[in-house]
Amino acid sequence: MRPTKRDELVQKALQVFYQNGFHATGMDMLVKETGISKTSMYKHFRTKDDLILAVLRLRDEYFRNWLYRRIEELADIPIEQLIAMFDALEEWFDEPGYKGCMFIKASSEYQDSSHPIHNQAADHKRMLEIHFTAIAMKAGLPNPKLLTRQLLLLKEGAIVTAHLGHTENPAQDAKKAAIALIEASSP
Amino acid sequence: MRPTKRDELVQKALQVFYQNGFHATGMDMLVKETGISKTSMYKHFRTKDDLILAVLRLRDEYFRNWLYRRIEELADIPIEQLIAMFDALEEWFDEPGYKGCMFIKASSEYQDSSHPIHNQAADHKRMLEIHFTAIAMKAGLPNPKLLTRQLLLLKEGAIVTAHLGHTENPAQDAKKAAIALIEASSP
DNA sequence: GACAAAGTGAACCGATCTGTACATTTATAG
DNA sequence: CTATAAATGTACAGATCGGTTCACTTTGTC
Repeated sequence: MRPTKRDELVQKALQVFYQNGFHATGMDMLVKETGISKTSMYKHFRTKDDLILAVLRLRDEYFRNWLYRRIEELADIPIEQLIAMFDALEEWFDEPGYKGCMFIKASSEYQDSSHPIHNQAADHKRMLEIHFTAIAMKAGLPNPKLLTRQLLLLKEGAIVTAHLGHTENPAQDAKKAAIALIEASSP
Repeated sequence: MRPTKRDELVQKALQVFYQNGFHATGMDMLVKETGISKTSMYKHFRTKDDLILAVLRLRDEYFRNWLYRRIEELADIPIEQLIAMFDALEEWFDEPGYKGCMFIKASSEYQDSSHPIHNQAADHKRMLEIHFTAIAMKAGLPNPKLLTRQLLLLKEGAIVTAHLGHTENPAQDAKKAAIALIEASSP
């Protein structure tokens, strides 16, 4: 029980960090954008980094839930769900405020691999890998682990390429590559 | 003529920005790390952003020269050069101070696509695409443009995955995928 | 050796940074 | 109504931010 303020803060801070970056967003800007007092913020989170970690947890929950559900909506059988991932990604890229992957950005701004924020970003990627490996195994594909890692390489590549904006439709390029990889790996 | 100080500044600033990030690196830190006075810096560059742009220009020159040369050393025929790109990447990932791609990080910290720094990062990726498309055409592969974009998606994916560090050997995963893609696209 | 260009160091500007202190107001209970 | 908890606004601390000023020293050239 007692949701509200704290959750509201994390939710709004997520938007601001995503659109603005982490270092570029100061606590005073968060006060302005979220309408929540600084005193309140520091009652819920001891440091800015703690707030960022909470934001990343929420982002992980939002994003994975959305992606997993969307893929299930788009396709029924496992092998087609793997491919549908890239259609889901295209929808994401086409959203107005698209600014790349929050976890890639977090690991770019907190580069040291010992930093908690960097680590949490890596955790997000690990969980994606586990989920999609399970789907690849259900699909009965040979070497599902390798194939999943390769599909996820295409995913990460499409994400940063869509943000850089120098290419027409990276999601569909990746989708075609994914199909070719899956066909090549099938008997 | 007259190289030295300015070039020395850009060269040393490149290291600091790469290891530390852009927003996280202040001008006073640059003074400390490069040993060049702030007065001198601001005589050569009007703003920090101007310095960053110069740093990215140098990085682009360094990186592309290295990658193009290394690939030619590793393979003779075009089709094998495309594949050798991923062996070159692996060498890069294994370097001690590896911290991902400077241009991806730049576009993460300067997200607005109208920002000169973001744009210059996109230019770097464009030039890579042109170069590798030419190689793919020399290789006589069908649809060389699409194939190149796909190989570059694998490359970007491997770069960020190697930095996140949650996967064993993304370069070799990408290499195997590249081989499969090329074989699938060959007659 | 003289002169100009290039570089230096340190102080300084106003703004902003993360984080704290404190007195006050607003909700939520019993 | 009253006691308690939660949230607020503001002012502030100390450090750092990007950038400027200025008097001085080094460097290269004729």
